[in-house]
Amino acid sequence: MADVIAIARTTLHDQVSTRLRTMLIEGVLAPGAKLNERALSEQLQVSRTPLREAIKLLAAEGLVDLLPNRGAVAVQLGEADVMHTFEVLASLEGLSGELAAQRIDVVQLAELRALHYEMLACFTRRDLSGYYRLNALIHSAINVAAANPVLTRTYRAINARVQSLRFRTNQNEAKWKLAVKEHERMVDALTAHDGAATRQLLVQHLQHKCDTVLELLRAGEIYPLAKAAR
Amino acid sequence: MADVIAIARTTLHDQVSTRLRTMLIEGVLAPGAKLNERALSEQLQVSRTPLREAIKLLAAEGLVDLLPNRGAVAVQLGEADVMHTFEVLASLEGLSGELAAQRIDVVQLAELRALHYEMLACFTRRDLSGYYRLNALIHSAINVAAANPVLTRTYRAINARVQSLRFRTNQNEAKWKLAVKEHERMVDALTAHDGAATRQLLVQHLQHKCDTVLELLRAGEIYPLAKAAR
DNA sequence: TCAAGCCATTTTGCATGCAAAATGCATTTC
DNA sequence: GAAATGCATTTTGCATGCAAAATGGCTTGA
Repeated sequence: MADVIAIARTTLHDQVSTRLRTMLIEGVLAPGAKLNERALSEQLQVSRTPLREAIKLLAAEGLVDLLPNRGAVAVQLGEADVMHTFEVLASLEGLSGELAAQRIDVVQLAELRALHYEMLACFTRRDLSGYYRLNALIHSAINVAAANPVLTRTYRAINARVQSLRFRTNQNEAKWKLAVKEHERMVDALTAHDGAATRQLLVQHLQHKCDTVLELLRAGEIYPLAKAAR
Repeated sequence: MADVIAIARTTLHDQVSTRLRTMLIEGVLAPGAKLNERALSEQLQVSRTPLREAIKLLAAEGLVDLLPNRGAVAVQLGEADVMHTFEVLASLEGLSGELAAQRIDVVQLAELRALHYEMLACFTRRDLSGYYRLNALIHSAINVAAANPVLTRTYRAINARVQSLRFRTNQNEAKWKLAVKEHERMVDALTAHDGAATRQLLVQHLQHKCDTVLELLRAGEIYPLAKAAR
């Protein structure tokens, strides 16, 4: 009876925070929108207490801003915010790659390669949503191979802040092709257990992603209007 | 009347979380200790609601573990946890140094050098607590020069987890000397605006710090007994 | 003597209530 | 007519109350 996982006993504020997080990432709660406690508590069918606890949590993760006595607001990232966030993300992703290159085993490597081929299939079919899904899975696999839970948690938390933007970027053909190429090199570097190369590739990859997001942000295709003073 | 700062209006849960954080870092709430809501609310003279909100926040920062229906426990880091945390910290500190090397201006550089000399003074007097204070200030100055608030926030949050351990490490002479030497090289690298070198030095510096902490942990000088199952 | 089961107490989790602050609107004043 | 002021409503922040879960000690039975 080894490895019997404890039955999932989740608290209400935990469920609420998860729910709110996806709402924020998917844009159901648009950037800049106020989080009205009463409205949300009615919508989610919970009292305000666990809701407030969840909001505090999201504030700690940087997904919402807390204005004293005036509630919470979904963060609206400006160009500088995006650049700062991606700088940190790239560094963490780089670390993740470096550690993964050192620690990844043959089974993980095989699975990674399999995911990569699936991604190639999506690319060939121009299946963007499938591509995104596999992209996330591949990142996750690398993260797991890095075998550092602190890193995983930190990356997750920060990534959530820009996840909603990454969602909306619609790759153009050239960029997409480049991204696939970069992925290919990444898998090679991991296979060779070349930490420095993997790091370099991932940092670069994130940099490109940041550029894409910034372009769209500047084109005004993400927010209807420029962010107000923050 | 420019730059009149708005009067500090702070919420109760914010004050409580700050208070609890220092209690955790300073070891008033020892690692492994349960955080009894009623006891704490009486001690801090607040009701349980803001206290609970603060605890959720600390849980998000990784300073306490949340056990469903069984409350919160001050984290007790094992060797693996310490290594994982320092891996991430080193990476962030490296990024901080790299960015600082690119962005630091002459005024900041001068201030940094001044702090460094102050630190040398403390070292010469074998004033450990002053040394720690200046160490923190120097790190902070580098962080500010890096000009990335996301990085600053992230570093702060993760650093808090090991801050209590760093507090207790009592440098031996050789290590202390080495640390001072490393600091000297850092200042040089920053002056030369050499990002790669600064990064390298800071990563190495953190690695040494990690070793020191691990040594003390293994010697059992930090926790009275090895951590229980977590 | 020891273990298992049961009950009392404690503790957490959530809902609700109330006061202070903020917001919106109408009225007043110049 | 525009700005300022006052009031009603809304909203946030915190305290308290109550139910479910956990903890600890006790009894009972072998």
